[in-house]
Amino acid sequence: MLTVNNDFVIFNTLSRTKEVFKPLVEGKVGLYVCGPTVYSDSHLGHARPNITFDLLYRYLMYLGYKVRYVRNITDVGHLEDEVEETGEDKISKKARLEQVEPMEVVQKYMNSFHQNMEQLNVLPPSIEPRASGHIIEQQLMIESILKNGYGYESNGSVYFDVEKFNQKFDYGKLSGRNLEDIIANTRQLDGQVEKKNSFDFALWKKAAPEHIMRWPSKWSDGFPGWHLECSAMSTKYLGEQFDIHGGGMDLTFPHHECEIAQSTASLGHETVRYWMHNNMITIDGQKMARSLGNFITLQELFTGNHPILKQAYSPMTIRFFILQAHYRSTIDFSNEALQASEKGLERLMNAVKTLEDLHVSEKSSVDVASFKEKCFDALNDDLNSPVAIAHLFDGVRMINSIKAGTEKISESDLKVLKSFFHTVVFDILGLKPESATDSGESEILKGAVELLIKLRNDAKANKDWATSDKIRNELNAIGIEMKDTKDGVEWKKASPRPSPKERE
RNA sequence: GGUUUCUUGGCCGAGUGGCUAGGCAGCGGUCUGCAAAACCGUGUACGGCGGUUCGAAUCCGCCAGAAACCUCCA
Repeated sequence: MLTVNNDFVIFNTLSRTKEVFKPLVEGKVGLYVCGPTVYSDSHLGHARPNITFDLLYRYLMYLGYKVRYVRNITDVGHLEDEVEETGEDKISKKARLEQVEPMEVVQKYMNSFHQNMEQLNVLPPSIEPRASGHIIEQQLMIESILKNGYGYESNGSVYFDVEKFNQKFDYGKLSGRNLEDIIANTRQLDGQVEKKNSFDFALWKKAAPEHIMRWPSKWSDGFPGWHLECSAMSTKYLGEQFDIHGGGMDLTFPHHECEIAQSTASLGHETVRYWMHNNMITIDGQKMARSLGNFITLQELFTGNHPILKQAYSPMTIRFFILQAHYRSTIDFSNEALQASEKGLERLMNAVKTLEDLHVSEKSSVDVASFKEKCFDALNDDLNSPVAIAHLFDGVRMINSIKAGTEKISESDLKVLKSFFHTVVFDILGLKPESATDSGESEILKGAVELLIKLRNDAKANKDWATSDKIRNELNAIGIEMKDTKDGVEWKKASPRPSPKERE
């Protein structure tokens, strides 16, 4: 059994085991993660890998590594159906439907993706290369694959010769399959006359006359195959060998398998040392996917504007929800689960606030050091954020007990506890306090609500419960929640909920 | 059909040979004019049937159910 002390251990899909992470270059980490194809609004599914690898990025930085984090934007070459020759580029299709330029589609959805990521407090990567900006690099890679004999040209398109590659290397090693199985189980479809074998994949596609996104090449006016961009751009920015490649589990085959094949075919060796894959988000036990018609966009989640949503969920609630499951497990979406996360997060954040006004004692009755250690042990063990969070809740109880006076903490321990909480909650888990009153009208709203609170306090002082309750109830009805605490009245805007009409 | 994985208390989710994660809900209590909120306390659950073992939710086998990949997907 693997014991975790100070080593950071991650699960490598390639070996199917947890391995101690050792970077190629001392003190530095090269990290590549597959980014989105920007042809529509980003959805709940996009939150998972981006938050997972944001956690990894943050944790590596916490460990003191200088990290170069590359996450691409796919803005060309991702076909609607890779197998059918009739497959249309996703972005071209959207552009045709919306009657705009493909690059307008790209810009629009890239912008909204960036906005959503910022809302989720996902740090921007160090480099965010776009496939369309690296056509030359991709063409050069095709040339070297051809030169090494692992590709062939056919009617202006270039395909990767999987069978040839498999004679010398192992096609299928990442996804755990072998070519014989793939041959036995691949659908034979019409219209594949260009390819030697159905499992060969495109490196360069000759563009049909109506295809808008096209670049000149020695083979044809066309565009690069989807898998190629990641091989070309990861090598360009991280070198011929780099530390970690991440992405969603659904990309393992064929996308990442093809990446390995391309890089190996052109360079003669593999580039990636650790492959990491996050699991999927499910809805009612089924993967969320556009094709299944059960996807929810992030914008819909944040506003609550979707038939299956009982309320809006804040970006931090989504983030916390995702962090409460291990990244290699599926996580099942439901209103109940999201509401549980919302409340749990609030409890955690309140404790962080409480940390600021704890009274110190001469000696501690709590064990801050061992609590801290347990938390980092969990993170070191393949980024086990749910266990780390479970320990944080032990810390919450600790903080509340100190506040209540049933436990004591020394000044030095409190200092440690505070900095620990801030580091883990804000820097590593990437959570941030959310205030419901930061909109433009907040100053006016604030003044009005505080006036009403004053009136209510007067009524309370006069034991005029009818008036005081009326103010409370009516504010409540318009979505302002009040709490009578020892330190006075606190209030906040409740999470926006769709009106009953909208919910129908 | 092939490959792989999963099945944990009302819900979500960790763990993975003995030391009963955690959150939410529920229940009890503290607080409060009342309420809400908050806080404190509280739950021995691991699909079924066999086997291995001193001991299994954890390992093995079979059965049942579900999912993912094999086709675009995060």
